[in-house]
Amino acid sequence: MVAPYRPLPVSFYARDTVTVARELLGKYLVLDAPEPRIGRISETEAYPGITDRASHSSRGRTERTQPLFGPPGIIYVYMIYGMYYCCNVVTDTPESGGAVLIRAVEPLTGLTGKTSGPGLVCKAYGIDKSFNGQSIVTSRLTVCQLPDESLPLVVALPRVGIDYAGPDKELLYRFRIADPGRLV
DNA sequence: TCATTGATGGTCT
DNA sequence: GACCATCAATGAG
Repeated sequence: MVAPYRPLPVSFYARDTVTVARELLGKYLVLDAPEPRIGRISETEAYPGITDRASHSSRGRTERTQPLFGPPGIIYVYMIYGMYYCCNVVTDTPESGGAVLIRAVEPLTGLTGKTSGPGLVCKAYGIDKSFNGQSIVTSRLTVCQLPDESLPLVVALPRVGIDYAGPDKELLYRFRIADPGRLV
């Protein structure tokens, strides 16, 4: 573990997916390594599960979506467009199939290149499919908070790149830390 | 500044 | 064979 960062407990993830997505903002994504990589989570998306057509788990249980139907606090990594990985954390109950996508972090320590966008977050942390199915609480990759944490101001927006999801694409399930220098 | 497009491969039908 | 929870480079305005 990287002092003074403390991993959030499994109970944090064992709650409603939208709540977890909101509360992940301002927390820290920490890769424990000889040279730790640390960033502050600034954008997430909630994929509540089988009742949401944008969630991978709504298409049913397959080999790829298996982790989504496991216990909360599991890392779900998949490849998209043949070139990028996306990093999710499984939430709620195993039956829900819910998860939260980590879309962007603000780099703090040991991160090179841009980190705004799910593909870039994975690239900057070196996250690949070997992280799939691991624990976000006990593996090298954790989400942490500091002892003196304060809650950031949050903006809700529609999710990105899910035109196929029908009415569910309108849901305000994307969350971002409010940036005083930007309107949206 | 904004819209368009090419790169690229796993997953599902 | 179609579809993708994306990004960077390009070119027009």
